[in-house]
Amino acid sequence: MVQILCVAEKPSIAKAVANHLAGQVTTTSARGIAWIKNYEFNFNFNAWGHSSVCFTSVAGHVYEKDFESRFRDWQGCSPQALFDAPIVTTVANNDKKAIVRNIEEKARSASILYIWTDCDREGEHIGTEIREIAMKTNRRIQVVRARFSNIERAHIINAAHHPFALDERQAAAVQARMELDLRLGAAFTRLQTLNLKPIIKHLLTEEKSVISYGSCQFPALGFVVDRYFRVKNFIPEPFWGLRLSHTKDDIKVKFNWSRNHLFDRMVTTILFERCLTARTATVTSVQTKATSKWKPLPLTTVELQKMGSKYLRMDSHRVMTIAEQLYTKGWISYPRTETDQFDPAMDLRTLVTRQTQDPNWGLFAQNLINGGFNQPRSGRNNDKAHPPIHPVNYVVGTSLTEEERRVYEFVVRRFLACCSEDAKGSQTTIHLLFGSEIFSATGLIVLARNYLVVYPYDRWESSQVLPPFIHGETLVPTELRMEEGQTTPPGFLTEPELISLMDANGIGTDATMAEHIAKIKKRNYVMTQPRGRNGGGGRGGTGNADAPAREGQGGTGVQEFIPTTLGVALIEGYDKLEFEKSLSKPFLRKEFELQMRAICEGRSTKNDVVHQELEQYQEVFVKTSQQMGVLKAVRLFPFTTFRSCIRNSAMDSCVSDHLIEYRYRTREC
DNA sequence: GCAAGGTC
Repeated sequence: MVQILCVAEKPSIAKAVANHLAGQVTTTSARGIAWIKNYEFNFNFNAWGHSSVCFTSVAGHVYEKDFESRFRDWQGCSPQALFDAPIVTTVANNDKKAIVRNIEEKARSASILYIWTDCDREGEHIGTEIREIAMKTNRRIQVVRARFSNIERAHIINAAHHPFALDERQAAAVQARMELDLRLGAAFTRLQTLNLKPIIKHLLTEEKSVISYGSCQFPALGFVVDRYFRVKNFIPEPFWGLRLSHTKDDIKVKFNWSRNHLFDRMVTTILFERCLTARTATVTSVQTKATSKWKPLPLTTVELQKMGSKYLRMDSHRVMTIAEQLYTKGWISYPRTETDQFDPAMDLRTLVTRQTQDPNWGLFAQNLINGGFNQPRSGRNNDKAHPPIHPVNYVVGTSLTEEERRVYEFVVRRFLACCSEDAKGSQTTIHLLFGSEIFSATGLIVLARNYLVVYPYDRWESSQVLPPFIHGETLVPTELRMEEGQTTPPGFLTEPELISLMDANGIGTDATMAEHIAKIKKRNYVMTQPRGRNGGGGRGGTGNADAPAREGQGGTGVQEFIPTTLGVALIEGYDKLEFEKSLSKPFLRKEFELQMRAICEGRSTKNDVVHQELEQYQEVFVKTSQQMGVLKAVRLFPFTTFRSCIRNSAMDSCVSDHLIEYRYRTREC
């Protein structure tokens, strides 16, 4: 019988796939590491016939890269030496060593290595690591990989019968990423820390803290600082608008002006007077049409994190920690996914059925099973590695911690909403012609709440009922006023907004975005506060004069990010150095993303990309070292955070002025 | 003492 060694990226996949393939499984723990299991069974592969299989796993990357020991000592070399210091590959810890030993042993007797890592770039690279380990004890082992995007039985069995080759290019792209992140992260972190720490000790929270640079944490910080200055430098602009209301059948109907508002008082006044002169208005249209509010898309990691900070009173990092616990315990599916479409072959009804026993949403689930089920909408993303986040098994809320319960409830409700029907309503729009101006009023009647019943995170309410109007009817409006308002500044960046920005700019992956955010907090680059404190924002955009401030629906306390003195100084400092591409902006990372894609598509090679990128960054590094004085302007800041600067605008401008001035002359604040 | 990426 052919001996086949299968290796997955994570223990849960090994378990799930083995169970699909096997009739009977023998499970043992790998030597020296209890949580890595070896599943042994027989399977009849198309390619190799009846085979004896050992299915095991790694747990993410096995190897880590670091500099040769003499370059690990901060005093032992200049930070710039890290641009070409030799890099060694090591197995990080004892657990990983046990994982390596396990694969070495199992590979010895196998003739085929079948790799079951995730089908993404990192997964491809982990595949090459596994190959390397196996070939240490068995040079002639034949290596293939499985291509799969979910762990449905039929899909997995099909993948088992159709092996592919590892994608060397994707693995090479990851190698490039690793080398660049290591060299640049270490070099700039040491440069900043060694030069700046002595003069800004008072701004650091801990003695041993560092002033780190990372290709993800800096752009993330950049977004926070950028928004901070947009709020701070905002200049309100006055505008004028017309507000019309008419009372009919004892119902006061407010009409909106089709021009919304104008920034010219004179013009608004003229239009206002034209309306007054006209005296009567004519109903030009009354339209009633069916409308609907779409049910949400299947749940991705990014969306889970955003919703977590909006509705679950947890920051993104906390949400992920909790989601991982729920995943490990087997209640929800893998929580790190970019996919917002369910595979049509997936059996969703069974998953819905498992929720029918819940006292809160069980009835809703039962109704779906009794005929209300609708296939979920499909979004645009598919990472080909994982399905959208969904509940796998039912667990009663009382056996979870309070935080676990909230996240589980959200995942379940979201899933049930996806399998439900859009909410249906009827919307009536009335247009009035008054003088030369058009006004409109709309009324909404929600007819069927459908998915909203199980998904309280969305709001869609019937508006006030409109009195009947008839096309062509004339009327003398009860009231017409000209009102003045002004534009309002955006709010400080909230966590959902920050996550959206990182997502849109390719900063970090779904699995790491929350970590980068946590890191810039830990480094004391940013701090958070509940929205609404300290003025200056929270209204968003150029609102209407009397538009109510839309505080985070129901006051769930979304957090907003404010940069600290240190955070502002770093970003401002680099901006003042006037590189073509500032380290704080996402361009460099985005460009690097394109380079990685070029490697994957064979248009470029790992070595070319690494050399080219290192050269570019080294230029920035040298200029930064030469002009360290600009960054050292941090010294001019008083011992304070920028939050107090908001209250004291005089000091605030003093700080900014000095940063600009510092390049030309030295002055005390 | 540095990064970002996997995962437990």
